[in-house]
Amino acid sequence: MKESFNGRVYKNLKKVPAGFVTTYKELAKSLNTKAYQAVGNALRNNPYAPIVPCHRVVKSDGTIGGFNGKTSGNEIGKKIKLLLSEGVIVKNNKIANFDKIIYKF
DNA sequence: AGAGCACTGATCC
DNA sequence: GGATCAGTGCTCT
Repeated sequence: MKESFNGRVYKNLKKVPAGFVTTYKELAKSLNTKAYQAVGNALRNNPYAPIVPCHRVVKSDGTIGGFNGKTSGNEIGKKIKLLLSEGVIVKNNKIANFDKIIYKF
């Protein structure tokens, strides 16, 4: 695939520093689109695998979203731990200090 | 061309 | 406060 909406998502997401998270809303908005699902959809395919910190993207409420056990397998739980390792406090599948680590474009 | 999706906002109970 | 409906744009089959 070439650069597309998908690539833009990947690029923007890569811009988010470790220890910070972003929301589908802000991300989609940054892409000049309202298709929040398209963002998640692009990440679901994740053609840019480990380069794209999909786990660093959460819902606008600060909830983790899908990568929590609803997706392919159980590797998702590891992502939560990775977030914790990065300094992101995740509590009950929600970002505890969400308001403080939310990265806005 | 058609269906699905890792969402969100609004509405209904 | 939680559950459901509708809308949205993009990717995959």
